[in-house]
Amino acid sequence: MAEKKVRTRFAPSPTGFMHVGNLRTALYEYLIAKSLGGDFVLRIEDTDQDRKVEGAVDIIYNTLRSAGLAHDEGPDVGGEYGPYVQSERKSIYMPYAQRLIDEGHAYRCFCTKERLDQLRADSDDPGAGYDRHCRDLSEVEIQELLDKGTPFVIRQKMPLEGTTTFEDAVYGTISVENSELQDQILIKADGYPTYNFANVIDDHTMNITHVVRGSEYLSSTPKYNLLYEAFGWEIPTYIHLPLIMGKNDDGSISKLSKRHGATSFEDLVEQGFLPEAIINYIALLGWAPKDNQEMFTLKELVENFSIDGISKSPAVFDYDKLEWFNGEYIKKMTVEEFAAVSDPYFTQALGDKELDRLKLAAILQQRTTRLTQIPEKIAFFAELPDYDKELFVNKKSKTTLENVPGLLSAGIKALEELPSWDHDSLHDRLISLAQELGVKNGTAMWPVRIAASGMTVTPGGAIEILDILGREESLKRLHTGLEKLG
RNA sequence: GGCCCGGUGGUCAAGAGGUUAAGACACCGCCCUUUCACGGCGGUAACACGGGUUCGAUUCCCGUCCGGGUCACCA
Repeated sequence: MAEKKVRTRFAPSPTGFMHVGNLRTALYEYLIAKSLGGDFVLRIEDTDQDRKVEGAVDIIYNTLRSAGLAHDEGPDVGGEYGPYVQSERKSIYMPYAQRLIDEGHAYRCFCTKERLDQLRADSDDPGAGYDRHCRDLSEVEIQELLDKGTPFVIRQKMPLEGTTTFEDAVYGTISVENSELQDQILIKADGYPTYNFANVIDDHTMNITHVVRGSEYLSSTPKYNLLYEAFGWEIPTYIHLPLIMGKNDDGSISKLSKRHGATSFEDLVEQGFLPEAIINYIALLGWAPKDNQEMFTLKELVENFSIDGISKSPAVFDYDKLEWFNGEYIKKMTVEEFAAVSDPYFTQALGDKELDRLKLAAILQQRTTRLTQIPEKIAFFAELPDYDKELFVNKKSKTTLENVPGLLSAGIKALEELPSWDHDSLHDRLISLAQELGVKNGTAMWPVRIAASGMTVTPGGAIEILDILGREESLKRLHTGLEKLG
């Protein structure tokens, strides 16, 4: 028998944002499919009508696109296993549920939500579940309730004894007592299937070979297995992924969620992280390559990915490391590319002030780890900040309030006489000035840079700043500095 | 609480029955340098604990502890 073509699926709920945990699941699903020559399918799980969010599906499309995770099939691109939106598949599920009822693997439950709530309220056991009240209703009773039009859900009839065992590609063999399993709801009162049911039906009918999902589903997998068995269907390869955790204020950790700050792809992008860096970082959260490589393009990930490199233990999301990756990706760009992604931030800081943005990009590129750092780093170009003359004093550069006025006026004089105002001319003149004065380069440069920027820390040195500022503005600022000292 | 999973430096992690227990981030120091960065060099820091098995366990087994997940008409 020929190997079945590998098919994975990303099945998000349209919640309005893409949590990094979900993104990472999508990434691994993509990598598993692509590294095995298979297909990556997108399916929208929108069976919860109360949770519908406008525009949420577009966010999913946009995220996958900017992350580079192109799906082979999905609501937008089509495919032979459609529809790919669960709400459009509603009619598919009921016949399967009916079959389960007919064969004794499921039953109708007429209990009201209120009764269920009461059940929980009356119990002091947090693990207490449904009491299986309707599991053994007689045909007559059922027919009566049906005739009266009593609303019902369909529940899975779990075996009362024995154990269920399944294999997971990363966690190995897992067994649980069937007595632990709840008679979970398959079809809700509104006729929609629950995730638990739709998932199994869809994965099977869409020919999904590798079911990849977060390890929070590990404990419900036996129930899915029982469903596959009831239908007599081939059980897919299960691949459960370790959870991504966040650090809480009190130092404890828990499943990464909104209270941990920026946890969605959109949040991260908004904070100045590049999609490529985000992907590279999360690829390594829960998976490690055979060698020590850290920088991976998506293509390289496909080439290197293997299921046995997936780890079992939860991983804490580390913003510092992400930021390091981001800095690496920024440094790898050409200046033009960096200038392009930085442009909105330049505009934010500069307004309509005309400055050479390519030159700005050049001095910023090596010292930017997040795009959002850019505006504050270059704000002084737009407007000279009000600074204290103490800034002129720097021990390492050997500048004091006594020698700075002399150094600065010598600098002004030299620069005023400079025939052409460009990087090389500025450089040569300032260096020779230091020699003429018999001081270290730093001693001559410090006062100039401070006067030009009003900042002790700046992207670029005195020369770059003067060059970008231009002659007129530079000289004006240097004179301002001199006045401040006088 | 029941059940399930996990436990190598602060974080991500490699590793293997015998190793000086990799590497990366972060942190510290030095060098480079017109500031800060970048870059280079170096450093601090780990096998949760207790029993076994074994000539030898951080690695295999059991227990304990700790951490996480899960017990919805949410996914």
